[in-house]
Amino acid sequence: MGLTIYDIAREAGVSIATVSRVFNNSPRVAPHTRKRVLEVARRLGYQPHVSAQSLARRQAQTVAAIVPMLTNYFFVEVLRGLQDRLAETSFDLLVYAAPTLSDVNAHLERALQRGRSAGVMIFSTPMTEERVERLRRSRQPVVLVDSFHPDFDSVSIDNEQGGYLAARHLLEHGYQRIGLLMAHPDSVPARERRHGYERALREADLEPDPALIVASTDPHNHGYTEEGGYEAMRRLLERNPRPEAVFVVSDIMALGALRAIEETGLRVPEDLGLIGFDDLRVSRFLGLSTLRQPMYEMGKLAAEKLLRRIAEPELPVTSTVFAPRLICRRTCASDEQDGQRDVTTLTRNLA
Amino acid sequence: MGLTIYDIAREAGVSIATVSRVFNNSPRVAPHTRKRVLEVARRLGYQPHVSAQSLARRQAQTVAAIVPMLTNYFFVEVLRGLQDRLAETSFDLLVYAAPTLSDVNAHLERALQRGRSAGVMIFSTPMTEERVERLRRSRQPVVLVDSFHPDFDSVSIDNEQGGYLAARHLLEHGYQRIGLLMAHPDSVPARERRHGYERALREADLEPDPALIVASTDPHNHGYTEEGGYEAMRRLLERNPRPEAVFVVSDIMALGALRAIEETGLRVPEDLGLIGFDDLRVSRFLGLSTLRQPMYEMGKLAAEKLLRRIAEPELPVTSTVFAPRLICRRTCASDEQDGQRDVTTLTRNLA
DNA sequence: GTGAAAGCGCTAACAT
DNA sequence: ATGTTAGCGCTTTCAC
Repeated sequence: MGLTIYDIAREAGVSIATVSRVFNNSPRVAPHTRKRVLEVARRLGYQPHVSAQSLARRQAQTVAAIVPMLTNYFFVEVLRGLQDRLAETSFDLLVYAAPTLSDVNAHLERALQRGRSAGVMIFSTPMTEERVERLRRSRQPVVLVDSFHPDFDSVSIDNEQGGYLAARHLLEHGYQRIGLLMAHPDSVPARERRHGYERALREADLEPDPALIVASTDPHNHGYTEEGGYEAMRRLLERNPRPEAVFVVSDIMALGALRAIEETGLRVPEDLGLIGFDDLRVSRFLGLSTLRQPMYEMGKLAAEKLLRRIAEPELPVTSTVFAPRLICRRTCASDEQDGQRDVTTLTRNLA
Repeated sequence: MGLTIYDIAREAGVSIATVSRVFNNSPRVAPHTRKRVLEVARRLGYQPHVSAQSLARRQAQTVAAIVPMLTNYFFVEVLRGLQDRLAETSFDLLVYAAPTLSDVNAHLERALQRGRSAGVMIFSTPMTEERVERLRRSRQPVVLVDSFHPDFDSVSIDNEQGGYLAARHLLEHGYQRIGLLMAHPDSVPARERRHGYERALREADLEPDPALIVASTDPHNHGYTEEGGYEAMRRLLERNPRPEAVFVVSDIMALGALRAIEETGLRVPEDLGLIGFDDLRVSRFLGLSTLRQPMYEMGKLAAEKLLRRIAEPELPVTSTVFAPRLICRRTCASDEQDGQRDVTTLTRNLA
C-alpha cells in the first residue's frame, strides 16, 4: 500500500537520493528539481516512513518521558510543558506512566530499548547507582526532572528552601507545634523539604519533635498519594498534644490530609494550620496555601535540555534549580494575598 | 556501539534467523538452542532494535493518543486507563496534546505518519467528512473516544441521558428556572447533553428558555475550559430574572462557573443550584454534583478495542456507550448521598 | 547538483 | 529445528 521514495523518484524522473535530499531540506538540490519532487509527492500523497528514517539515521524520532504515576497531577503539568516544546520539533512524545513505583524500572527498560527513543526524561526517580549504571550503559541522552545526579542534566526545585519557607510561614502566623507529613523517607525531595522545615524550626529555637513527623506509608509513588496523605494525617492527629499546624510535603497528599482533618471535625485554619507543596490547580480551589513549583516551565526546560543534548551529546552537564514561591491562601490564616484571585468565599459559599 | 543480531548469532554459533526466532518466541527452536542464545544475549547485553523491528514487521510498536488538551483532566484520566492496558502489551504510548483545537489536525498528521504508530485513538474530536477521509486514507486502526462515527470503533458516554438526568435532578430539588452553560454549539457531546436537558424540562412542562442558555466562547477545546465557564457564567448571571439553577456541560467549566458565582456573592446551592458533568477528581473536593463518566474504564476499553483491531483489522466495528451516573453532592442541595464520602463539612471547615 | 550503491538491524519466506 | 536470502524504506558516502 504505502508509497516509497522509489515511486516518487520514478515519477519525478530523479534518483531516490534526490528525493531523500528534498525531504531532508538538503541545500544540494536545484530549486526546480525540489519543486518538481515536492509536487509529485504531494500529488501522490507521499509521506516518509518514520521507522525507516529512524533506522537509517540511527536516531529515533521520539523522546520518552517516564513518570511515576498520572494520578499526581504534578506530572501532568510538567508533561504539558514537555509536549508544548516538543510540538515545535520533529520529535514525538512517548509517555510511560507506572501505577506503582516498582514498575519504573520496567518502563525504563522499555524506554531505553535500542531504537525506541532519541532520549529520555525521568521524573522524580531516585538515582540509585544501579539505575545510573543502566542509564550510562544505554548511552542515551537523559534529563532528570525533580531529581538530581551529577552525571545528568536535570531540572528541579529548591526543596530545602521550600520546606524552610513553609515552616517559617506557619511560624510567622503564630503556630508553634508544627507537624510534618512526610512522603517515604527514601524520597530525596521529601528529605530535603524536611531539612528546610527543621532549619526553620531551629531558627525559631524550636527543636523538631519526631512525634510530630509522620510519613505516608502508601507503597505507590513513594507515598505521594491522596490515600497516603489521608492515612498519615489520621495518625498525626492522634498525637497528644496534637500539632497546631502541619506542613505537608505535597499537595496531592494534602488533599487526603484535608479529608482526614475534616473527619475529626477540626477547623482549618483555626484549629489547625496547613500548608502544602506543588500548587496543583486544585489547590487554588481548596484555598490551600502551598509552595508553588513552576511545573509547566520545568517541563519546557527539560524538553529544551534534552533536545540540546540530543543535538550535541558532549555538552557539559547542567542542572537547573527553580526557586519555590510561597502561595498564601486560606489554610494558614494569613491576611496576605498572593496577588491572584482569592477563593476564600468560594468555599464558604459551598458550605 | 550497538550489538546486532549478527553478534549474538556468531557468539552462539547459530544463524541470525534462529536468534530472531528466539526473541520472537517462535516455537520452532530447540530448547537448548534457545537457552544458549538467551544466555549469550544476556551476557553481551543485547536488545533488539525497535525501529528495525518496526520496519521489518511493517508495524510500529507504538500506539498514538491524540488529545485536545491536557488542561482538562478528563483526558488525563482516560489516558491512565489507556496506559495501564498498554503496559501489558508490547506497544508504547505516544501522546499528542494540542494547546488549541486547531492543532488537532497537525497532531493527527504526525500521528498518522507512516511507520509512526500501529493505531491511533482520537479524543473528543468532531468527525468531519474531511477528517474521516483522512483517517480512511491512512488505513490505520482507529478508535474514537468521546465521539462517534459509524466507520470507526468508539467508546463514549450517553450524553443525552446525562443531560436529562442532570436537569431532572435539579427539577426534583424544586428548582424551576434552569439555565444551561454550553460549550461551543458545534461540540456534539455538548449538543447531546443539551437535548437531554431540554427533554427533562419539557417532561416537566417547562419550555426551554433560550435566554437561559449561554455558551462558552473560549476558542480552546470547543469551549471546555475553566475560563470559558467563568466567562459564560458571568453572562448568564446577568439575565433578569436569573436562573435558579444551572447545568454546566462539563466540570472543568463548572470550576470557572463557581468562581463567577462566588464573585457575585450568590450562595450555592441556596441561591443557585449547580450540576456539572464528568466527575473530575477535583469535583469531589468542591462538593460539586455531577454526572460521572467512567473515564479510566473508558480508556482501558479504548485500548482494548484498538489492540483487537490491530490484531484483526477486519473485525466488525463496535461502538460502546457508557451510562453516566448521577453523583449528588452539595451544589444541588440534595439530602441524598452518593455512597461515597461527603465533603460538605470539608469546605465548611475551610471557610 | 545528481546518481549508484552500500548499509541501518531486523523479519519471514523458503529451503534443507 | 535451523540456515539462506531477500527485502522493509530510508540515509549517506562516494563518484561524476
